[in-house]
Amino acid sequence: MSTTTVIIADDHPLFRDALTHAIRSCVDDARIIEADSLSTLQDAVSTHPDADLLLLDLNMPGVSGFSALAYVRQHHDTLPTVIVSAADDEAVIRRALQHGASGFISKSSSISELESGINAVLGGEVWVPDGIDITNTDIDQDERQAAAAISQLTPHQFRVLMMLTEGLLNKQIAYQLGVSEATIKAHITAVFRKLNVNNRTQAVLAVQQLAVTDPAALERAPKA
Amino acid sequence: MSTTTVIIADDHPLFRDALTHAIRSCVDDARIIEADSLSTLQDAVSTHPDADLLLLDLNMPGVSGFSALAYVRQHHDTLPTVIVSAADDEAVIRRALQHGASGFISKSSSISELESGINAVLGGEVWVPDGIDITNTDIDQDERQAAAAISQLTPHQFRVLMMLTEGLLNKQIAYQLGVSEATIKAHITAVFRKLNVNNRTQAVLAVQQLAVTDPAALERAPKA
DNA sequence: GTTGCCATTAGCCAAAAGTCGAACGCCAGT
DNA sequence: ACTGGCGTTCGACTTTTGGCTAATGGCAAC
Repeated sequence: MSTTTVIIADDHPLFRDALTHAIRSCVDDARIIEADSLSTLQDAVSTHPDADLLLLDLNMPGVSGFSALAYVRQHHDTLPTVIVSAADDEAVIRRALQHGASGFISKSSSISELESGINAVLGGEVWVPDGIDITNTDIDQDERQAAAAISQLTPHQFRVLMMLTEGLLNKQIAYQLGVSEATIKAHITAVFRKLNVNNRTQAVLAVQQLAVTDPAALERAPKA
Repeated sequence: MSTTTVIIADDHPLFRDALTHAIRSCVDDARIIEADSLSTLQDAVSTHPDADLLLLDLNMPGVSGFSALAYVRQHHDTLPTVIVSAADDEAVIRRALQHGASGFISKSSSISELESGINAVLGGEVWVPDGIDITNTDIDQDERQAAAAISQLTPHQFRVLMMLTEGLLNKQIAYQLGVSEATIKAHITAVFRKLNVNNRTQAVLAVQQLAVTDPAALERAPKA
């Protein structure tokens, strides 16, 4: 392949810029695809199945925790995905790798660290921040099950589930997606079956198993 | 006061025993009240408003994260409460103190550490594990709001909310509490108003802001 | 080209969820 | 002793949810 294609999924424009610059200084003929929401992310990965790398933010609006990672990994198993997050907890990093991430880049990294990481993962390596031990890699069984179930969802089903877990009514989801409420109900019924639950509250709980708690607290902490 | 009263809330009998022994070796005339569930905890704190200390496990079945702490602190503001948890993350400890805990004791503490901690908090001090920095103490605004709202709930409302966040149906909650479904609905409506939400999905999300993620992962990690 | 899966929609129905008003008891303040 | 507020309880009513069947069109695999 001649050009390198990288998808950047992050809702913060400034951070997308920073990542873009870092990538361009690693490979000069890089094609950058940007996504700032779940729908644009789904568009990006499905219209660019040939991409070489996905940089995925953990805190995308409308996507909870590792669910997007589980989903993307299942649907595009050849696309190396690196989690980019402010929550650079060791536990979070381990979970990311367990869910199929090819690496983890902390948002508090320096430019040179960023570039090292990008180079490493473009070269096919697994990259994690310095000093992180990734030998102990077994995650919670319930969490693994939840991820497996969620990764089986179709694009629409996944999107509906994410909106459901925002507390929206069927009617609201239907309106936002521009389809009828009957369609949403059909999707939700299918989601319930795949998640093995019978109501939306339990669906929310299943998704929450992939949550990352209190990212804001971690964004304040690193200066310590 | 002549005798010292301590309430121990933990669902694990062996750990309650260990805590009991540790307390008795600190003060010999201690009166120990045990609780192993939310209802017995509520009983304990309301029938012993004069207690000197509450040792509260973070992983009580049927109580999610810091919600029990927020609730107890509001309803019994003179009762010093210490969180006892296996998740001895620095972020978790900070959040505990922010929600009004008088200290934090790690479940992986040695016996002597346990006793030091108990002595300290019985003496009115704030006690946290060695090496934890508690100067940086501002927590997430949404989390604080959620805690404030939850702490305004009445005992019944709180209990119903916790059962709701387990994914139970109104009917199931009603049966378990021995009242009619109409009563549960009334409670839930009151809860919605106080939490400023319109349906149970949003209520679950509000409560989840006080969650502690993946305690199981933290129980596996410390051997590293 | 047929078979299967996905998305879409409708219509129906039972169950669950949620709101309202009303009754009762309790407790604090006057 | 009276009164106002709050918590608990409950039944009646409306809305939402969820399960079911069935039909359509698109798209990809075989």
